[in-house]
Amino acid sequence: MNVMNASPRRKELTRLAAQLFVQEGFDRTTVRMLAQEMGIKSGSLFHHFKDKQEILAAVIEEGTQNALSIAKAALKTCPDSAEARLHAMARAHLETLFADRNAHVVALFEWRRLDPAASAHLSHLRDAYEAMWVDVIDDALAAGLIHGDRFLVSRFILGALNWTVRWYDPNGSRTPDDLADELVAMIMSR
Amino acid sequence: MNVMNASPRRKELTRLAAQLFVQEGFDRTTVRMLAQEMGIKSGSLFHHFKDKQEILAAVIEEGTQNALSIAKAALKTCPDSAEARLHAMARAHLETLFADRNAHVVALFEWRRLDPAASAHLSHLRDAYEAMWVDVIDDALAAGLIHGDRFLVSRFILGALNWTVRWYDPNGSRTPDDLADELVAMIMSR
DNA sequence: TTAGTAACCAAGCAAGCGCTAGTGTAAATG
DNA sequence: CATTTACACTAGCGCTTGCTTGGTTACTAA
Repeated sequence: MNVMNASPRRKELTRLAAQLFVQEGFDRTTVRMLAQEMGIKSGSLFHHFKDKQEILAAVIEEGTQNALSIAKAALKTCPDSAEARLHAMARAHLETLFADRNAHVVALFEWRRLDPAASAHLSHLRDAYEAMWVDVIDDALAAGLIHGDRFLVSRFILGALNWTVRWYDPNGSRTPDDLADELVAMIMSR
Repeated sequence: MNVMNASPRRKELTRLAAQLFVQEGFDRTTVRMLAQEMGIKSGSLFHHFKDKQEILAAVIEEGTQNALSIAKAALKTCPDSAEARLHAMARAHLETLFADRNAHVVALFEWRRLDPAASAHLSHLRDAYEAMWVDVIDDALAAGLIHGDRFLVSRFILGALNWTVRWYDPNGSRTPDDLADELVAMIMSR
């Protein structure tokens, strides 16, 4: 087995696993299905991953790391106003949501399948990401851009954004940036 | 077997099944777990339901029917203004979401596990419910209460509302009505 | 040449799965 | 009284599951 390394092979296998987990759900995806998709036999899978759980954790970690670095980059390169930061954060969220769609869908809807150890580790990553959101929303509230309870407002916004994976069609006429702009426009007091 | 009847016994079993499906997820809930929770042996389960799939369909149908009748009642008894109807619809949505929380969580997150026949049948119910929403939102747009694309606005609102099942604590200080009011306030142009 | 290592495979185990067959029993129905 | 219906039981079939075992191959480096 290949403890905790990030070999290119393992990365590719993780990407394929994410796709299958989205298509079938984690529980219905068998190690034999995973192996076939990867072009190997089911036994060989356990050379790369300790067990099925570890594949799930790898998928979610990958997605969450990407979300973090995309959000950081977006905030670094955007104007320093509350409004620009709110826009940037919403755009970054949708950008990573659809660039790494499979990984994020798994993170959003299969999180409960993580064993406690993996869940604890990944919770820290997710908390770091959500802290960035709360920060931006606090600024927007202080600047009078939006009104309401900071806790409820951030939950509503993240809910509206995360739910897009259930209906958004990347091949349609709207870009993720369009969605972000429309959402921010909807909640901003004018 | 007890084809398609709604005996009180079957209703109670459906309620217990919903709870287990939420706790464990549909795939990880075995017929033996279901039977134990119901105080019978696993074989006896198939006297009440044709197969495991039918239990899932029964859970989702129950929840969706309740949502429909609660929303209809809310719109019938509320003042006939666009604003009052929007409020009523949001409140009704959260009311049924937490009154029949288990059934709705299953409907939201285990829908894919339905076989095509059951899915087709239940889709009609769900579409009827969503049509009520679109109607109310069109009125709100026409009245100038909110602005934006009718499709996007309704998706964002339903996303924000549905996502509450992931974070809302019924034992906290906020009532579902508080949430509904805060969400409507957030999206209304003032 | 030799040694080490990453990648893979064929075979299969133990456990658990949904579901069926056949039976028993008590109450309701003719 | 005879029959049907509703509900529960026991026993287990046939199959799939995640994972293990014991070994082979290809490549790299000393």
